[in-house]
Amino acid sequence: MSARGRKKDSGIPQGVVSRLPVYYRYLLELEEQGETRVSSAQLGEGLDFTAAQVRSDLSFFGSFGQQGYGYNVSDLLKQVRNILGLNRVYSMILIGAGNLGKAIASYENFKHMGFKIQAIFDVDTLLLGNHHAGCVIQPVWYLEEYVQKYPTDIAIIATPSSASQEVCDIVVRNGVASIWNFSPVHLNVPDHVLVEHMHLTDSLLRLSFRLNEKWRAEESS
Amino acid sequence: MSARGRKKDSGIPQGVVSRLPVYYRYLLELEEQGETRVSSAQLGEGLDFTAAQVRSDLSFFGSFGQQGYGYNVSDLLKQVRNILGLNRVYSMILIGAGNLGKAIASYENFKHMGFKIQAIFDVDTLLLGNHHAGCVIQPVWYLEEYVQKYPTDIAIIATPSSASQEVCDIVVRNGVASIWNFSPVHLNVPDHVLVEHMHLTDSLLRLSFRLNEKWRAEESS
DNA sequence: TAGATTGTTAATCGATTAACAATC
DNA sequence: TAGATTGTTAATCGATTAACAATC
Repeated sequence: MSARGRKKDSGIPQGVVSRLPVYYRYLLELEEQGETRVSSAQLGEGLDFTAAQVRSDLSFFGSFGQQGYGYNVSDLLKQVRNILGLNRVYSMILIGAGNLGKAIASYENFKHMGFKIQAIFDVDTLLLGNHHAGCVIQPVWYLEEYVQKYPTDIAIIATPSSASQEVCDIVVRNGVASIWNFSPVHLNVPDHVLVEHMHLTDSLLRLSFRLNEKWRAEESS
Repeated sequence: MSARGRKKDSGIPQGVVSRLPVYYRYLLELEEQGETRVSSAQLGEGLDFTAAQVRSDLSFFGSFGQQGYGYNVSDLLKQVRNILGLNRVYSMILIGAGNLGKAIASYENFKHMGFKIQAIFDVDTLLLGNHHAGCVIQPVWYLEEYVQKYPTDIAIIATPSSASQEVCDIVVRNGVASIWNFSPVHLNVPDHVLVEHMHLTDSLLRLSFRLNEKWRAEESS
């Protein structure tokens, strides 16, 4: 039974949530470059947002700036880090060890942010026992027992589309709080489960749509 | 010099563009299941949108339904396919043949939609000559000459962050119209170049933010 | 102090939804 | 015909922006 007419939680607006990681990345860059100070105008300029939007976004969480000065880069970075929840460690499992799964398992960029892949599962018996990111690949029939035994914050689904909903149901009914979904299907989950989609094809189709829109506009000019 | 205060094109709203691939995927599923008919209400139900939104989205492009009946699945699918620009073939190149690059090159889901990777480039000389998705990996110093010689619709950037902007500049100054960016950096491009971001870390950080928001809400209840 | 820039309010802009006449 | 469902309009809701008093 799928959730219907679901209200987006009354919390922080989606747009703000989408921009938070972008601020985080940019602040990280600034800090690496040794910048100590940044204004909302500079932040906006660098990220193609308006200065007003930057200030408005940040003020959802507190007052991190100073009139006449702007923001201290490393202070703001610490704040954003906490806002994003990077002050703790997340245990993840990966289901599906195909090409995409392997790439996720060996992706370095979020390892050092506290996101740890604790176990990898696959149906393919040929893969079993192989290692990725320091994890042995385990048989998918063991998945349910695993999530019952080990608390898991995030389940990464990188299976073929046909298996995704089933895998999703298994982890959801065993209390996994959130899902990072790489398979190109819409997952049905109860309201309390968070799903973040990472749909390669959707993204590419958006691009091809906009390309065609552009070409059509160029033709008729 | 970065684009500033860029106006989103006056065309189709972003939200609609984001949902188009979702409709496409779902219609494909329905057709495979042998469904011939679907209403905006069903479409909405299956995808957690409202029926009104579905109708409103589709009516940006024409009148594809019929009062009292709904939409014919395969007709609507054809329409959406054309709207997305899937009635032609796209030539793509991939820069960066690391784990992620390899996964993209061997990703089956968009090959049969007309997106063809024509060439793969990498700096790593050890990889040169290797094959992925039927392409030989070529040295990145050859990239500029390549894009001058062969018209390219989409450049896929899957390099380490430090190289992304440079690679981006090369393809942009040689007329590549659009970029599908997998590296976690904000690319500076002229207004006429389209960029579609596929930021794994950003997506994961959005998830961790929402997880924390949820946990905070649960605590204080 | 004078200059700069915040945080926030009010005004604007855009997107979603509810409702319904049109009609298959 | 009666029932169903579209496409669209008007009403609502939410997000972005411009402007400015507060103040470092």
